[in-house]
Amino acid sequence: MSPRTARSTSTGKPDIRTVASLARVSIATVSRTINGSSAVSDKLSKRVWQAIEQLNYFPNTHARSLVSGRSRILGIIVENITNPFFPELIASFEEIAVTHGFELLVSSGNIQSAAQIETIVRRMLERKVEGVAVLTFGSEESVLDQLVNHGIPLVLAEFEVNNPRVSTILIDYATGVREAVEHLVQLGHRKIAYLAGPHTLHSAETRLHCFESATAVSGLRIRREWIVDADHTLKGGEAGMERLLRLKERPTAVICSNDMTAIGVLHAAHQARLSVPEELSVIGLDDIAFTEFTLPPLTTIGLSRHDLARAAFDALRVQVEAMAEPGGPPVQRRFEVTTKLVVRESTAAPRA
Amino acid sequence: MSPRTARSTSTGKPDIRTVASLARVSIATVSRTINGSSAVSDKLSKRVWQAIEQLNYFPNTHARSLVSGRSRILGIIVENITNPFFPELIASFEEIAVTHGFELLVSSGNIQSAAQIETIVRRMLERKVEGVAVLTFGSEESVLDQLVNHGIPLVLAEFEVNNPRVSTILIDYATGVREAVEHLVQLGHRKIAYLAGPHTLHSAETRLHCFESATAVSGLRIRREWIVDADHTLKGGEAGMERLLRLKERPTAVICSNDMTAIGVLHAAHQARLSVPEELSVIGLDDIAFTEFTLPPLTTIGLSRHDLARAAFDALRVQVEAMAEPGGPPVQRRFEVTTKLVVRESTAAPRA
DNA sequence: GTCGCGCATGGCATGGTTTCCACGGCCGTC
DNA sequence: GACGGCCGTGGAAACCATGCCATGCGCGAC
Repeated sequence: MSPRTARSTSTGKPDIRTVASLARVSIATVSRTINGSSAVSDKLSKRVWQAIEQLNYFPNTHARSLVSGRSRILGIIVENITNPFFPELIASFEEIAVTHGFELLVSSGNIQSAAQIETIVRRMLERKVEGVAVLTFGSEESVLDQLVNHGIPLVLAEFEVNNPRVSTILIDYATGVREAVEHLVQLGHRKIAYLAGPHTLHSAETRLHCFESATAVSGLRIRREWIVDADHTLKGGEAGMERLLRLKERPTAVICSNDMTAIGVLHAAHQARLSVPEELSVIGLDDIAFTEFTLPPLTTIGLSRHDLARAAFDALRVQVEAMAEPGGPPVQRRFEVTTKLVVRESTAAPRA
Repeated sequence: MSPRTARSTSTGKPDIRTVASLARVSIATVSRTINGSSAVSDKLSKRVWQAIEQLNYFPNTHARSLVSGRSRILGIIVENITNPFFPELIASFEEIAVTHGFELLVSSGNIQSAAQIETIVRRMLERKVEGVAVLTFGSEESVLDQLVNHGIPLVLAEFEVNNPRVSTILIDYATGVREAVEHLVQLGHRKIAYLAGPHTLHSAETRLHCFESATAVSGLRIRREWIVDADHTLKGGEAGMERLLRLKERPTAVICSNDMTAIGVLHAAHQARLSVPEELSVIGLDDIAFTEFTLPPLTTIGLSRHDLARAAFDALRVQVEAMAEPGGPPVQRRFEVTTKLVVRESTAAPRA
C-alpha cells in the first residue's frame, strides 16, 4: 500500500487521490467522472463510482470553488423576515436553488440602515456569491453598485436598472389592486382609504401608485388624508388605522399595502369597537397564511411566493450561466408575476 | 513592474500577492498582518493596510477554508419556517454568529421526511459546516449520527446525547407551563384541555409532559380526551379545537403546545360562536409577535428567541473552539433557557 | 569584542480540485 | 504498410492563503 492510501485510511476523510488509487486511475479521471466534463470509458467510470461509494467520498467544496472560481452560492436579500411572506419566499427560493446545486446566503435580519446593507454586501462578496436576488429595496441601492462593480449578477424586484448584469422582476400589482378597488366599488364603497408602506421601498411605492390609478379609473375621489403612511408592520397598521379613526370624514374601506398592516388595522378597529366588515371593509396584500385565520378572515390581494421565487431564481440563473460564456446571446432581463384578489370575509357592503 | 503585478492589474481581483508586492513585503507578512497571528512591525503593518485599502482587497474565503480546514459556517436546522417563531430565532442566531465571523447555512424548508433531513445533512457536510444547531428534532435523529461521525459539534434542543461533541439546550418549560396552569386555576378553571404538538418532536413531548406534571401538582383531574393531538400549525389547532367542541364534557380552558395552534383554536372558537375569553380561555406558547394582534390578544407562555439563540450559539462556539485544541478542558454541555407567562386577554374566569 | 538569543521577516510546502497539455493506442485511409 | 487523427488517460500547473522553518538583524551580556 502506498503511503497515500495509508494516510487516507487513518484520517477517514477520503481524498480525490484516495478514490483515484482505489479505482486504480489518475485523479484527473476521477474528476472527469464526477463532473462529466469529458468522456471516460465505461469500465473506468464504473470503477471510479464504485470507489466513491465505497469510501463515501464527496468533493471538497472549498478546493473546488477555489480552482473553479464558482462558489455555487446565491445571495438573497429580503425586506423583513418578521413578515411571514418572506420566510415562505425564502423557503421557496431555497428549494429551487438547492435542486440546482446552489446554496443560499440569506440576509435574515431586518435592514434599516445603509451600514447594515454594507455589511451584508460585504459578507456576500467575501463568500463570493455568484448572484444576488434583491427582493426588496430602498433608496440605499447605491450600495448595490458594489455588487454590480464586482460583476455579480443581480435580480431586482420592482426596479429597473440600465445594466446588462441586472434583471428585473416586475410584479403586476395593478391587476390585483384594480380587482380590489372594483370589488369594493361593487359593494357600494366610495370612500376608500389606503395604508401605504415605507416610501423607501420600491414595491410599496408601486402598490400605492396602482391604488391611485385604480381609484382614478373607477372615478372615485380619494381625499388626501385617507392615504396614510404605515410601515408594513402590525404596529404600523394599528397606528395608521387609529389616525383614520380620528378623521371627521371617515372612509368605509381600507386597502393596505401588505397583510401585516391589515392585521394591525383589524386590531385597531376591534379596539375602537368598529366591526369588520359591517362598519369597515379591510383588504390586505400578499395573502400570507395567517390571513385565513384572522377575525374575520382577511380579503387580500394574493401574490404567489412561489411564482416570485421561481421568477427570481430563473432570472438569476440565466445571468449566472451567462457569466460562464461571455460570448453568449443577451439574456432576458424582465420577468413578470401577477396578483389576484382573494375574497374572504373582511369586506362587505358599507352601512346605509 | 513584475509580471505578478501586471497580472493582478489586468484581472482586477486583487491577490494576497498583489497586496504584498504593493506594500513591498512578503505574502507571509500580509497574512500575519490580516490575521494578527504574530507580530508585525508598525511600519510594515501600516504599509500593508494601506495597500489593502487601496486595492480594496479581501481574502479569498475558499482558499482560506481550504488551507485552514475551517469554513466558518454554522448550520441551523429548525422545525418549520412557517411558524414566525423560527425566522425570528434564525435572525437572532445569525446576528450573533455574524458578529463572530460565522456564516449560516439554514434549513429553511419544512422537514417532513427522513430523506429531507438526509439532504440537509448532506448539504452541510459538503459545505463543511463547523457545527450545527438543531433547534427541533424528531425521531429521525439517527441521521444526525452522520454529523457526529464526521466529528461535527452539535447542539440539540431538549434532547441529551451521551457524546462529548454534543451539547444540549434545556428549555425550562416547566416554569412557564406551571404559571399558566396556576393562572387558570386561580381564575377558577378546573377543566383544562391541552393541544399537543407532534409526538416526533422532543420539545413538544416535553411541553406535554410539563402540562401533565403541572396539572397533577395542582390536583386537577385531566380527562383523557382533553389531551388532543394537533401539529403545531394553524389548521392543526383549528381541527383540534373542533374535536374538543364535540366532547360531551367540554373543558373551559385550553393550553396549546404553541402559538400557531392557539391561533387556530381562536379561529375555531369563533366559528363555533364561542366567545374567548368569556366562554373559553386560551393560552399559547412561544409569544410570537402576532399574539399581540389576535382577537383577543393571546395569553401565552413566552420563550425568548434571543435567549435561545444566544444559548445555542454559545454552546456551539464552545464546542467549535474546542475542536481547534483537542487537548483542552472538557466543554460545558448543558445550557438552560427559561419561560414565563405573559397574560393578555384570552384568559378569564369561566362562566358560572 | 564576541557570542547568543529573540524577534521580525521571507521562502516554500501544503491543502484538494480542475484543467491544460502531452502521450499512447487504435482505427481508418491512401 | 505507414501515417494522421481522435479519443481516453495521466502528469502537472494553477487557484490563493496559511503556517512551518529558516534567515538575518539588533541588542544585551560576559
